Amino acid sequence: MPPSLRDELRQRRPFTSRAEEAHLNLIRTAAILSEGVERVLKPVGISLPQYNVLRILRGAGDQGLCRNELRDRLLTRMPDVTRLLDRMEDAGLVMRTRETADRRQVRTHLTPRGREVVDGLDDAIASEHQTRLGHLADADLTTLITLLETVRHPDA
Amino acid sequence: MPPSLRDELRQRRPFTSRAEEAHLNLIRTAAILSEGVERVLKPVGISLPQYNVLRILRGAGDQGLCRNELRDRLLTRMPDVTRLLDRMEDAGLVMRTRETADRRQVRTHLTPRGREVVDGLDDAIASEHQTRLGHLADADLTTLITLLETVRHPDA
DNA sequence: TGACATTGAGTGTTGCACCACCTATTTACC
DNA sequence: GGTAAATAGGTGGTGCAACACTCAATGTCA
Repeated sequence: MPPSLRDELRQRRPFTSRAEEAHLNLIRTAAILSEGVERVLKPVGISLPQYNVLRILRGAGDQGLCRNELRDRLLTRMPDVTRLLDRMEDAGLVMRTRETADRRQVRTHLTPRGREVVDGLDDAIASEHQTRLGHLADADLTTLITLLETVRHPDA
Repeated sequence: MPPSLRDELRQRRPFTSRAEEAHLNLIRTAAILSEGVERVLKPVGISLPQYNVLRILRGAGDQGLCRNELRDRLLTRMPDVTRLLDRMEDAGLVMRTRETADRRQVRTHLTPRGREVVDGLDDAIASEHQTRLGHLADADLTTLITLLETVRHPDA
C-alpha cells in the first residue's frame, strides 16, 4: 500500500453531513481536473488563466474585448485582469489598443501568435478531457452536469 | 436581465464534447463553493488553505504533524507548506518544535488560539455547506458523490 | 456650464502557488 | 566505518489572487 493511500485512510473520518462530503468531493475532483489541464499547458509555457483568456478572446472575434467584458466571462472571479494581460502582452499573445469612441476602454485581442497557440492546444485539451471524463457513460455525464447546475442554481 | 446573465448567454456556444461541458461545470461549481467558504473565513482573517491546515492539525491530535504529513493530507497539491506555516506561526495559530528523535523533522501543532479559531468556525462552515448544497435531496447528493468518485477513480 | 457620481483601467501591497535549488540529518550498503 | 542515496525542511524567484486605492474619461443634473 502506497504511503499516500495509507494517509488517506488514516485521515478518513465520519463527515458531519452529506453536504460537506459532497463539497470536499467537488473541490478535490475539480483540483485534479485543473492539474491535468495545467500539465497539458505547461510545455507551451502558458498558465490556466492565460489559456482561459486565449479561448475567450478567440471566441470574441477579431475586434476583441475590453477588460471588464473579459473579466465577466472568466470561469472564476478574477479581479486582476490587468496584470494578467500585461504578462500576456509581454509574451506576445495579445495586443491592446485604446478605444477611440470611449477613450476609457482598452480593447484586447489575440495576436497571430496567440491565435496559433490556442489553436494548437485544441487537440491536446480535448484529449485531456476525454482521458479524465471519457470513461463515464454519456448518461452519467448528463446526470453529473444536471446535478452541478442544480447546485449552482438553488432556485431552479 | 442583468448584464452578467446577458454575457453568459452571449458566450454560450456548443461544447465540443460532453466531457468538456462536464469539466467546465465542475470547475465553475467548485469555484463558487470555495468563494462561499472564503466569505465565511474572511471576517476571521484566515485564508482557505490556512483553514484547511487548522482542520487537519485539529484532527491530528496534540502531538501535531510534521510538514510532509500535513502536505499529504491537504485536499489540493501544495508544495509550499513551509511559508504557509511561517505566516500562521506569525499569526499565533500554530507552533513548531524540532523533533528530538529524528532531528530532521519539525512537528507543527495548534496553539490554544488556533484551536479556538477553528472550533469557532465549525457552525458557520456547516451552515455554509447547508446553504450551498442543502437544497439537493439526499439521494441526489449521494449520486453526485458517487459520480465524482467515479471521475477520480477511472479504474474502479 | 459646473459640481458630482459613475465607469474603465491601472497601481501597491500582501499572501499564495509553483518550480528549482540548497542544507542537514538519517539510512543503506559495500 | 565511510560513502552515497534518500528524506525532512527551507530559500529564491516568478507568476497569480485579492483587496484597497488612484486616475482619467464619461454621464447626470441642477
